[in-house]
Amino acid sequence: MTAVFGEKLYSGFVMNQKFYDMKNEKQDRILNAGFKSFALYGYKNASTDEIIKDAGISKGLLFHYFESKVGFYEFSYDYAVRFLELAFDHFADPSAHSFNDIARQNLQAYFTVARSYPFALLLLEQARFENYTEAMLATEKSRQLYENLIEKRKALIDPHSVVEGTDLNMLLNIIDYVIFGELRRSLSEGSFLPDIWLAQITREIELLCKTYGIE
Amino acid sequence: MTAVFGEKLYSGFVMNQKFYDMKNEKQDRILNAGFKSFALYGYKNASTDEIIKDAGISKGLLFHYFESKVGFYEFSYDYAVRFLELAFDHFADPSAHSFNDIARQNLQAYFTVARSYPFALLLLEQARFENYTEAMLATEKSRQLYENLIEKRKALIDPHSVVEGTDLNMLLNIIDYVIFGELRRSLSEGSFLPDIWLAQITREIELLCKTYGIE
Amino acid sequence: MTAVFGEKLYSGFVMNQKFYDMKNEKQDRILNAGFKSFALYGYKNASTDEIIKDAGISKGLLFHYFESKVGFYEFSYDYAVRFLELAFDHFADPSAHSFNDIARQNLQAYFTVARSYPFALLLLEQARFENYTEAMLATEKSRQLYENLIEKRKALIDPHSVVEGTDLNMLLNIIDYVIFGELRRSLSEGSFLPDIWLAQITREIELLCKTYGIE
Amino acid sequence: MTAVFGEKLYSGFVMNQKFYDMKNEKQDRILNAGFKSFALYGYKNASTDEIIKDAGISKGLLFHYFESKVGFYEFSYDYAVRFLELAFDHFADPSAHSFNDIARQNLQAYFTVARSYPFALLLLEQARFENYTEAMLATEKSRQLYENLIEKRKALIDPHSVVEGTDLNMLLNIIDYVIFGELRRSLSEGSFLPDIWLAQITREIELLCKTYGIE
DNA sequence: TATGAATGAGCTTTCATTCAT
DNA sequence: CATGAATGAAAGCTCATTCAT
Repeated sequence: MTAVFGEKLYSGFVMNQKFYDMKNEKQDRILNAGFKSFALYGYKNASTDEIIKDAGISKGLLFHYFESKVGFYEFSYDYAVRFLELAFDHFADPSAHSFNDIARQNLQAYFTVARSYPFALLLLEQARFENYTEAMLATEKSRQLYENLIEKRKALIDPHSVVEGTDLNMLLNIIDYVIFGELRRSLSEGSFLPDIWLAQITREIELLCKTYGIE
Repeated sequence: MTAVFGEKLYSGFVMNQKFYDMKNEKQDRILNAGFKSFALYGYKNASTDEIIKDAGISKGLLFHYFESKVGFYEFSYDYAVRFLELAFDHFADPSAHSFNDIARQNLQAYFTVARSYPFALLLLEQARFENYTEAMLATEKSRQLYENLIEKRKALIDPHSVVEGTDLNMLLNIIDYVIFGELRRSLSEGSFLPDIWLAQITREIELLCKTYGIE
Repeated sequence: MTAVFGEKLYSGFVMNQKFYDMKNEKQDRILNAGFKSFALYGYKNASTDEIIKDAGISKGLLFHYFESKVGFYEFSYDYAVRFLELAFDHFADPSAHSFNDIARQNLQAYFTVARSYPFALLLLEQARFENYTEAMLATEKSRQLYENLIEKRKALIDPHSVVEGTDLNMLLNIIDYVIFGELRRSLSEGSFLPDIWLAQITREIELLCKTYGIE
Repeated sequence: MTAVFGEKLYSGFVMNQKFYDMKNEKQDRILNAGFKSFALYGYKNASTDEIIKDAGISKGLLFHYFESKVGFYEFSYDYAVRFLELAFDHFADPSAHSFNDIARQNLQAYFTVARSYPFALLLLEQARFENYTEAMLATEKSRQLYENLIEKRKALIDPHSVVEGTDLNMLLNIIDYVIFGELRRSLSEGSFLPDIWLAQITREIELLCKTYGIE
């Protein structure tokens, strides 16, 4: 794992101890390969061959660290959730409750995740539409965790910090669409650059907020 | 095809003439098997073995009617779209423009589709998240058709027929969520009954409308 | 069968009585379809679907007349041999023994066969290279018949009717090559016309004979 | 590869590197299985199941080394041609030009090939009659190579080394017939033994040569 | 730790043959 | 006599997983 949040993430994964004994750089290559294939193709269509090619490791090694494809899927998804959680925590400010503050913190967190793991956020989104039973079961708890995470973020916002009558839910949905839409587009095109993505969505969200009378 | 709309649907499928020469009951068994597997598992994960088992036909017969798995997928999806189109047309009333009228017609159309082909609507929804290239290409035109269909229905609604300030799009989204959410749930559980589903979503939508001041 | 040699051919095929009760034109369509597919693709690669399409009959009918694909192959091959035999007999002249006479009679016979059944001669040649056991076994006797036929024709030639020192066997081989080479070429190209083929090979053989001092 | 010619053959097959990393004994088992099935049954009729059974490997492994059945066919045929080429080169003697010398060298080369790969020569001969388009296209270049190889061997013979008036081509054809005829017979019967085959064809060719006044 | 050759159940698709009509 | 829908064994090929090195 990158050192962004120190070694905190480690504790959550007793099962995959071995994985963390690797060099961080290699860990990340493997994770990114998984994030990418699972996000783009879904669990079943993702091929272990492409994953190991992307990660630059051997077939055997993947199954040395993760006992099966579904095991790796579970690990990848869970890792993405927890990494996002850490990012949210990292930028959290207990005294901030306005829509603007929370939204800004969210952006910072997303940016942090996308910089280390470009496809991680996309996986979190795409997994909502996963339909392979085995994969759904394996990620059940982590998906719940993700949902709670998002709900908790929403709950932080003081409804009075936006113009009276604003549909907060809808506004947040639109913002999500902007964030993930731009991410998906640039990742598919192979043109993703974290800073440019951040600048782009910041601009779009600002425009959006202006429309809603938020500054 | 079911006799619901007479022989109208026929004309659209010149390519699969042979399929229409079968007894309707068998056609529907095959279609339903396809709708189910494709909707629940996506194109790639759907297995022809399960489809033919569900349809009660032999392996060879499926390929007698459709030249390939992707050909059958294309046919199934297209069939679902066109059947829904017919249903919309059937219940259309040129003089009706209020939110309530259009929504009620929509429900009647959905109900008609779901009664003949329980998984057809679910396929239309799930196909939005299809990520297997071959399958996406094969349904490109039909997916456009489906989108246009939905847009046309929305466009029929007179915005003044709802309380000032109501976000129509969001309201429609929520209603969709209710309709497809209940459908997915009961189909997954194997407990789907068209009439009960209709009653359930009607109740929920009515409640929803009351919240929005629509009666 | 064509009326070329009256009803003589009939007697040889007790097994396929039913086939001869069809109209001659239809018999010939079926035979030609078989000759073509078997000659061009060999036994195994020849597809019954293409055969019935060429013949303009249904799948069931083929298996009504011939109990299996290999049965039809056997029949086709045997028919070609016997038809050629009849043609040889038809043009035979007991008093003729010179190379020129026999070669001319051969040509007339080949022409007669090719006019009714363009691919029949090609089948006889190609079957030499058949390697599918079942097909080889089924045609064992007929292939022997064909060989004897050819040998008998060769034996008719008076060796003194050609210039001293001429290698008769080789000359006949070359002539065969010319005959079947031109046949194969034009049939493959779809440009076969019996009269043009006859004219072409006659010209070539004459040239050849001149080289050998035969006139 | 067998060590007969050291590692020379290797260089010609850049595409199938992986195959050459196997133990030679296994390589040869796979090659022999391919030579046998393709030679006896032709491309289409040859079954991968029989090939892997003969080779003692799994289905997956065949496709690990060769991307498709036709790819394996191409490789096998090409390998046979190049191996024969090496054998010709190995026994070549620049100073020898008499019919007897060249013929003897040919025999030695054929023997060398047949000892390592009994069915390889048969494949080279049978492939002349291959009629499956895909297989023909895949081996186009190698078949040209084979033809050139044979022509070059013929061209080496000094025409004056045989009795005046001898048809050299025909003589060589007959010899070929003897060589491949005996090979095919004993291989089909399952009784092939390289030494016995060599003895037999040597005897037959000697007799033949006597007939032609060659010693 | 790390490799990739090796496996075999599973996939989609083909095709000679059968049989109800 | 004639049809073509229907069958299912067998084909070529894929891919997650194992294991000797």
